[in-house]
Amino acid sequence: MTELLWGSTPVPSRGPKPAVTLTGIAEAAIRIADAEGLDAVSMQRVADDLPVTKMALYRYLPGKAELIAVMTDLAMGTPPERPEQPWRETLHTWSMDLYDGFSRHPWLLLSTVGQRPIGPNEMSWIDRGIRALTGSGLSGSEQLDTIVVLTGHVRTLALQTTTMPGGRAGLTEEALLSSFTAMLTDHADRYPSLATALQTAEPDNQGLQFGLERILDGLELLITSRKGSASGY
Amino acid sequence: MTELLWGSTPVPSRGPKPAVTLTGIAEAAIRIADAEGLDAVSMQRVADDLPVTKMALYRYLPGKAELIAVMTDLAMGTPPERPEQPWRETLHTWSMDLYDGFSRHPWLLLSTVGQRPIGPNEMSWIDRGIRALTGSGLSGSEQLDTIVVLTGHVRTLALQTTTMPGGRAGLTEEALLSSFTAMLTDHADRYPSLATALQTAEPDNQGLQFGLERILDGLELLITSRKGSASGY
DNA sequence: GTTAACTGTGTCCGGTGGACACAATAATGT
DNA sequence: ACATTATTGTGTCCACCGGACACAGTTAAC
Repeated sequence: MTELLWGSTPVPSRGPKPAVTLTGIAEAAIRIADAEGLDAVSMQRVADDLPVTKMALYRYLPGKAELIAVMTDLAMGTPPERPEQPWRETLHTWSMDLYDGFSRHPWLLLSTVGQRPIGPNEMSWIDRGIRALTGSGLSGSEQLDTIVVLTGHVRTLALQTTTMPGGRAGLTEEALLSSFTAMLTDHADRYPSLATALQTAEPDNQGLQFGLERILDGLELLITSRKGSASGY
Repeated sequence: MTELLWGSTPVPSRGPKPAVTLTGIAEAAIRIADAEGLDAVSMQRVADDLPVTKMALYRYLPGKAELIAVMTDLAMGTPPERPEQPWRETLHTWSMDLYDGFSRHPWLLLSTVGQRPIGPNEMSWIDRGIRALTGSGLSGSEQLDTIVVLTGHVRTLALQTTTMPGGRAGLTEEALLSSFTAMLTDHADRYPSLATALQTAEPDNQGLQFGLERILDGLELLITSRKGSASGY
């Protein structure tokens, strides 16, 4: 599977011209997933959108898992270019860019779950994030862990707020709040702390920003403490 | 679907005794998911482990989605009782408890993705988390957002480190690191920042702790600033 | 004892991912 | 020009999935 994501297509010489390309297949799959959700992406459905039959797809892909992997990396794309800025601002916009990516292709939240090979585009996202932290004084592991925390938070919030065509997921914070409150009217006694918290809760849709600021605050604390103690290090 | 999770079973009077119970079905499904992964949980497979046929299950559940919902809430359980402590310590152990839960039932990471009804047990986890923040000076929304950040982080790390029987997911941090490095030996020039970060990276498996401390640090910063400015509020 | 409510079963359907044999095509070596 | 051969495209088949539905079996209430 790794070859499909990273390797170059070894243009064939003999035989009939291929009717489609790997990228073409992935693009068709992306169109379907965008419009009808990831569940709608089946080999048959993809083939229907191309001048080819279902089984012909297996000439380009070993199986569906590989299709998902390829379309995932393709849809992820590369992070947009941004002007140079201090690490905190850079990571902030980087996170927002990532969030936008998930908003554009909500099914990415489903296809990027579980063990899977990492494609070149996904790798470039990581690289860009790390770049913001070079010279921060953080160790390599800490830089990587930072990216993990940020992507995790962005994923979580995107999962809660984004609407998916396939029906799965997608609640605004208001809807989430109201469904909570509805559930609690019957069982307020079982969840006293949650009940009182909901009374003073406003649907501000600020979950993404809130968590982001907390994480960046905590990070800043660590970085400045490092800078302060070890000067020439 | 909500009734199944929250409502009580309206014990039937007439007719033959039910051969199984809803909880029994859910427990069987949990056993299968624990041993063979969530994908192995099919109506047929569950029925095979019980003294009923596949279609009999539909007498207890409208469909598979409901089965997943019920078994998810059941496997989630209630958070373990912990002695009273300051909010930071409480949230820390709460997060670790949650992580343990995901480790025990890795498929929860897959079944808790997307829009779905929230069960009573899951609700109790939220309530317990919120409880730690009562009296912290944070607003209801902020308390909820805090729980979101923490669960998100725990989920992310559990997803990366836990091994799933179904084959999906499950890399130790070492394995992740080595696969990264392997990928980069060929494309170090494309990802310069990541490459240098990996050189100084050690597989310490500290991702969970690192992120947790950052988040809690950021939170503490907010809480103390609130306490300092508005005294009697 | 009859009735009515409820549980359990067998059959059928469309859809899925995929194996495999086979037909069509086109560039190559002679 | 022609036969060779690698490669692509197709049709058929399979097991499995979730689920609809009609029907048989069981048991408590009247």
